[in-house]
Amino acid sequence: MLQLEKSTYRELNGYVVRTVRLSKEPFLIGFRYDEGGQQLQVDVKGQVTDEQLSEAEQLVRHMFSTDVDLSQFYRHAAEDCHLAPLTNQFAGVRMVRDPDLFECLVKTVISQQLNLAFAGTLTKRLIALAGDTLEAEGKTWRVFPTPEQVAKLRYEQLQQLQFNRRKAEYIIDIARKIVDGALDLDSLWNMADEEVVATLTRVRGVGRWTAECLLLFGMGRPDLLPAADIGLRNAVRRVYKLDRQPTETEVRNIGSAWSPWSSYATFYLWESLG
DNA sequence: TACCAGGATATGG
DNA sequence: CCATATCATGGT
Repeated sequence: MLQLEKSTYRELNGYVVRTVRLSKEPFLIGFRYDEGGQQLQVDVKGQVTDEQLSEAEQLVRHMFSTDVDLSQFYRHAAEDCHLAPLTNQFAGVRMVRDPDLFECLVKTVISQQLNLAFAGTLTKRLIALAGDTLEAEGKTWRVFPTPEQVAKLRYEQLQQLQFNRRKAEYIIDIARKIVDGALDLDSLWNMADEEVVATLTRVRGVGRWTAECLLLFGMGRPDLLPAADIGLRNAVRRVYKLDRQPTETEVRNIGSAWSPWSSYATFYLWESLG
């Protein structure tokens, strides 16, 4: 359970915690693996209904993709002498997905072209500006803003947080499209990968890379290969011992052997960057 | 100091 | 259609 974004996740009493919405209502939830490392334990702070508790458990299973059989990925990766060592090094590591597609999309747009540290700073500032607060465990927690909350912002407010003008427009306009019904993220669940890419890249500010990140980190699709990604290309260069950064096409060629586990191969390669 | 970051778009040839 | 400039700022 590594590589969790600092902008979103905290450590508390042996649990990893973050805020989520259960039936639209913000809660703090904690999760951890039991001693055997098998069972994922979920703890919802505060008063919850049985329904919300079961919603939380379902959400956390989704976030940690507990239904994915890693051993099948490892068996597949074993045939690739460069990829195989990573599956030993990071054995048991699962992709961590966002619990919410809007959150995932916005965070991905924020991180376009920026180093991850600065992207995390901007994300925290957006949350502080527009998100709800939640009192739990004697502390004040921030909740990622809803599309409605982001839609109400003015571009200048994000510029003041050091978003560039265009990125401020992308994020606020996406939120407004969702609020007025022009963009329905929930409908993406019924689409094939390429259909999702086609739908999302019609939105200003969303290119192929961003759509692929949503498929990966929002929807948990198993066979995504964001071949143009700089981080992935750097990782492929190192792991496959190339003398220069591979092109998108070269990554696609190397990665064609990863199918149907491209997402996990990509994730483990990203992990290898540290 | 210059150049790159887990890009996307606007503009000009 | 392809090449280049632009963006804000932190890291190297």
